[in-house]
Amino acid sequence: MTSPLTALIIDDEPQIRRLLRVVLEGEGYRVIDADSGTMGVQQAAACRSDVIILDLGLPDIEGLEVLKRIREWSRVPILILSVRDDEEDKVSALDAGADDYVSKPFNNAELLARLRVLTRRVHSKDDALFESGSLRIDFSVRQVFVDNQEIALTPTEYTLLLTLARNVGKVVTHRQLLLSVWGPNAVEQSQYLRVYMTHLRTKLANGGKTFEGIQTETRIGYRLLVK
Amino acid sequence: MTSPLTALIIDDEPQIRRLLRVVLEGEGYRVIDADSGTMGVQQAAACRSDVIILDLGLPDIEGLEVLKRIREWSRVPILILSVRDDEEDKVSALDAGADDYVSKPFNNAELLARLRVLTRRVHSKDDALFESGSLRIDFSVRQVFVDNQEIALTPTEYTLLLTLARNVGKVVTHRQLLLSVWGPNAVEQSQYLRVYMTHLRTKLANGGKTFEGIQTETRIGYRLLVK
DNA sequence: TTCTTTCTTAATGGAATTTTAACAGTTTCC
DNA sequence: GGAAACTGTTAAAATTCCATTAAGAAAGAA
Repeated sequence: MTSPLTALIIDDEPQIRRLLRVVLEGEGYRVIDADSGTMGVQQAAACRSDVIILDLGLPDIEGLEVLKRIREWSRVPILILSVRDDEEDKVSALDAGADDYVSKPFNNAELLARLRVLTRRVHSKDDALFESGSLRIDFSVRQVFVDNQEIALTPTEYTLLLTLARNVGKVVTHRQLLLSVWGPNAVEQSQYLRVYMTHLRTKLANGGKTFEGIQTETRIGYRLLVK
Repeated sequence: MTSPLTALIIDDEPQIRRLLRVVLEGEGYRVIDADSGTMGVQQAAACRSDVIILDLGLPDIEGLEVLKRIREWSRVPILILSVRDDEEDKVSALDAGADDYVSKPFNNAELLARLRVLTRRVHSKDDALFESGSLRIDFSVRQVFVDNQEIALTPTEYTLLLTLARNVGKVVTHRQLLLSVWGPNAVEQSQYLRVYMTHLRTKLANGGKTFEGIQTETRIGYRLLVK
């Protein structure tokens, strides 16, 4: 049995939240909700949901702004809900990083089907494998191997390695890493990075020699080397 | 320049095909079309398009059947077009592997935006590359090469070279360089420039001879030569 | 609860980078 | 030609940043 998917609902109308919660929980989702944009961004960082349903008409922040803030550090699938059926709104939301756009009132079955599309990737073994040199990561089962030997990583260590692997070859800035691993409240804590880079390098070490695949770019960030 | 994305249109109505072709080619897509399900499946296999637009109302095979046959071997993003706005149709198409579902008549801008969502991953290879003589800079991964040999630069050195490269061929004044590398508080510190130009010329040197590509314009600034 | 694992924080030494300074070489222009 | 202003080179000082270790706090499991 696979662990249940988590959905984050960001909507200020209580009855919509209730409705969505019932519908989603009926499908086996674990549901978290937020009634404002500010809370939504925070929750997105905290709960690491598998999909986000975002209402554009929020009281405090523009829905588009919420979308952009989450997209600064996360690529979680986001489905937009909106009372407005305006084409321009759709285009700007989709181009700002949304993955789908559904107008209210919506049909439950269609919404669920669209959510299944968005979460299909997570379950599928799509690009579920990363390989570079002696390092192998199987994203679908969260396993990491060095020379076919499994390495046990803590959640934080795994997320950090994942972020590097998704950008293999590229420099990932301190800010990007902190955002995607520890969330927006930790972008200044570069000490976390140093500690965890040491952990990773130690755990990924093979035999006597330490792992060379993570390159430090002083003052900028880190880079996972292609080999 | 990134290579154009290819879109495959599977639709039996000639005027829809024409319309889509015009709209898509206007966006820079390379367009291939098929007027039946059989042809569509064949073309999908042959042309390896980056996205498929599939009409559900085809004369020979059920649209859903076409979808399933393509999904047997391909994960290419598929957007369904349909005159029927029926919820059950949407759900079954999405669950059969479609990535999005748009009802006719459709809005061009929205359709294009939804296609951009589907092709975002593919299209996101930002090949920001600078090349001049033996010097090559890959901005997306922050790497500098001379004769295919990577050169390790410090952040300051890199930013300085970047500024020169963005204005290749043109003289960049002392003030401009200081401003963009060291910030507004350092516009008088032209000593910094001298020191770092030496660093750059040394590091970019190839074999015995020093790097000739940075030209001094006495009393004015520096210029990266086009070669 | 108690035990275990994981995360956070602090302290240290060492490494890399930036800044400063001194001097040598060049160009400009009278 | 020669003085003044500018540029190039080098090296050491100062600063900032990084790796590592360890210990206490928090979270989770038994």
